[in-house]
Amino acid sequence: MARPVKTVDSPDYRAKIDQVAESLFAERGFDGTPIREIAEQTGVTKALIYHYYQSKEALYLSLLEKEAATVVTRIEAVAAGEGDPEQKIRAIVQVLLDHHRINPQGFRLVQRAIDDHSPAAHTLAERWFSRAHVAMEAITTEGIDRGIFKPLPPDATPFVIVGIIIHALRANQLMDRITPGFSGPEVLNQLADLILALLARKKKH
Amino acid sequence: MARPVKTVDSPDYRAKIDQVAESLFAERGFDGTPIREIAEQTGVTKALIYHYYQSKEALYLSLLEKEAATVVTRIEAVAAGEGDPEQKIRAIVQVLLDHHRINPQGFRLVQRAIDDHSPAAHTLAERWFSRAHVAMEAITTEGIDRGIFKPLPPDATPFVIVGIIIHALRANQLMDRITPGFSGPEVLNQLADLILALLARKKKH
DNA sequence: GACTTAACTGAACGGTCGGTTAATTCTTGT
DNA sequence: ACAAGAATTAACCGACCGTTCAGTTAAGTC
Repeated sequence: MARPVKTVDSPDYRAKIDQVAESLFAERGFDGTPIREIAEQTGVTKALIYHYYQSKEALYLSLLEKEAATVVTRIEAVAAGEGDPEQKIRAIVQVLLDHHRINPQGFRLVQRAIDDHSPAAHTLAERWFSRAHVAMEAITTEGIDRGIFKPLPPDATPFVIVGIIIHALRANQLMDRITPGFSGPEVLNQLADLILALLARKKKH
Repeated sequence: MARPVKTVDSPDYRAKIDQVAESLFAERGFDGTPIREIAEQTGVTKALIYHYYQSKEALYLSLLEKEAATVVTRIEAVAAGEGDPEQKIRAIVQVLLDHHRINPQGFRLVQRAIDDHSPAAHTLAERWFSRAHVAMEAITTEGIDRGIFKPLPPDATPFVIVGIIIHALRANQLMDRITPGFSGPEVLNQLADLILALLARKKKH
């Protein structure tokens, strides 16, 4: 029973392992990240990681799950909250942008997992993304029914929205190489406007 | 000089190595693809691969380069050809969709390379994507100047366009898991319309 | 102070990795 | 027929991989 309590100056390696692993997995992918390196950057030995996690994959999946759960939960909260469809879409865009700003590593981790068509990605899609999809589909359906949005296929629009955001964020990182003077942040701030203009049935003045 | 000409039933391993490697690299990534497996699926030994390519990375980069060159060249051809900005955007969308339909493995290979922020990805961006970006930026600039397109930042619109397409294609593959009845192909056919509606200054009737 | 438990380590395991070597087979020009 | 060189192979290497394990440390419980 007696679970030792951390002393004040004790380093709390468990959290640091997660943090380092998330960063490395995000940057170099699962296969490109040796456990040895996670251990080294954390300042512990490999064996400690296996003390906390059953396997490398278990560690990876744990991080993925936590990340996906966080962002999807926030999206669902927005969808279940108050506001008209336009406000909700705007809020969801903001949720994704904020999430990326605060924890870009976690964002990229999930992004990579989607690109791998691994079983992990499918599990993630079934367990979490489907929920976000349903929530966003409901918003677009409501928008269409109320004549605010164009009559697009409601099950496609969530992917259009998320696609624009994800690629905009990704492009922001490669952009220096292509157009050195590019003003990334401003474009991100206009993203919600862009997306709503795309969805809007009638153009606003 | 005399490069031996293949007899009819000779297997032309070089091309098959490329083909198998592209498929495996696309599906499992660089680190996740052992040379041994490329050799096995090709029906040759590892050593033959090293006879043709200096290293695993050289093989990988060769495939990447070929893929990027192909698609970017086609985009540039469209941009340099005849037609108004709307027609050109529509043609570019079609180039990307066709390219993905004909060779989805190659498409994914490049997609993965972009997600890795590896030196290879940066080289690719500098050497090829920048050219596609310039070509598309010119089209959007012309569209804006002629009052056809919204006055969006011209250096951002190429990324918006490509982002929508890439995510739509990616989503098409995960979509079964989320919305089993989803009609992917139809949405892809409407992609050009969607994008042009986003860019259009005034809504069409 | 005996006992339990979680945190943590160093060294090693079997296996796979990318890459090399030297030799053999095949193809072709003469 | 044959020399030359390209195509192809089997065998091998050192390095690194994920994982395991036996054992140490330190704190909490009785």
